[in-house]
Amino acid sequence: MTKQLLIVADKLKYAGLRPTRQRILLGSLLWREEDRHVTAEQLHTEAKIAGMPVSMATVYNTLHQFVDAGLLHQVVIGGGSSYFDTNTKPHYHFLYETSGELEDIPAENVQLPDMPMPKSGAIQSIDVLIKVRA
Amino acid sequence: MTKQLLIVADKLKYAGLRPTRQRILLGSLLWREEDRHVTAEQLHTEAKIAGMPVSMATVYNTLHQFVDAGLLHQVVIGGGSSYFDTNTKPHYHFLYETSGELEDIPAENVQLPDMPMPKSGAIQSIDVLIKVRA
DNA sequence: GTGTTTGCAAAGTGTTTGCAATTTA
DNA sequence: TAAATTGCAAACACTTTGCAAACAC
Repeated sequence: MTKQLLIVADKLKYAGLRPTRQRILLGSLLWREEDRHVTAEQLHTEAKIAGMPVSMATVYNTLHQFVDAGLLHQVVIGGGSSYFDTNTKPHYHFLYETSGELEDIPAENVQLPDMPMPKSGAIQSIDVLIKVRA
Repeated sequence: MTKQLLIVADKLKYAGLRPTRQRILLGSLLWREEDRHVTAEQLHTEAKIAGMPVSMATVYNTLHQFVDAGLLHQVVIGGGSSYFDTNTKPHYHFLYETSGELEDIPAENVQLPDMPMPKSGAIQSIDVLIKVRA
């Protein structure tokens, strides 16, 4: 196993996830560069291209496990689909409606001052999605 | 036709939509009170209860026409579904994950200072969705 | 009348589930 | 070996579409 894959395996173990072949592969694809925005379908294709196909069900299971473990952030867009974002720090997005492309907005550029409190429960995530039409 | 329905009919005409029986009914259900958050399914049910059933296809078509005409705002949530919000002024939402309920956040409580510009195109909408877990 | 709108049923999209076979610790 | 994970195929929720009949102007 290469050094890169060992780092992913450790990351998974640290998050309480068994470092299976599929999880290590998907993790190494996701985290091979910074700030990736990937759909389940794209990741499925990348795995196939890499010569290690993973079933769609496992792609979805794995992505959700990564989200639950805080290793990934899910951005729900229209049309019933989601992007999975490797940047888990607070930051928001432009969604270009014509291309479907998602672009980061640096965190220092967006703030929510005077945040009201919900009537009950704890804030779990704040999603800011700015739709842009060409 | 009652005064209320005539107002809806005018609103539709003004937006360039023919005031058909179905559009007037759905409009009058939507706008019968302020700041409603309704799903397509709910509106379909309300029409049935009102004794004037409208097909699901027409509910969807109509909601999208209202959104395109700026009479309604669409809030995409997870699970592939949407709320349709009669409040078209800038304001954001709490989404209570356990109940699925959507709650308004008054506009004066949320601001996005130093808004960056998209690399191309015009901003079409800004959605702020704060997920709350009980 | 003519173009628009409706309703039905079928198809579509992205996602989730049940469960037997496989893999991991 | 015991528990967790995978992959397949079927099911799913929500939404959209094609097209003939009905409607609005």
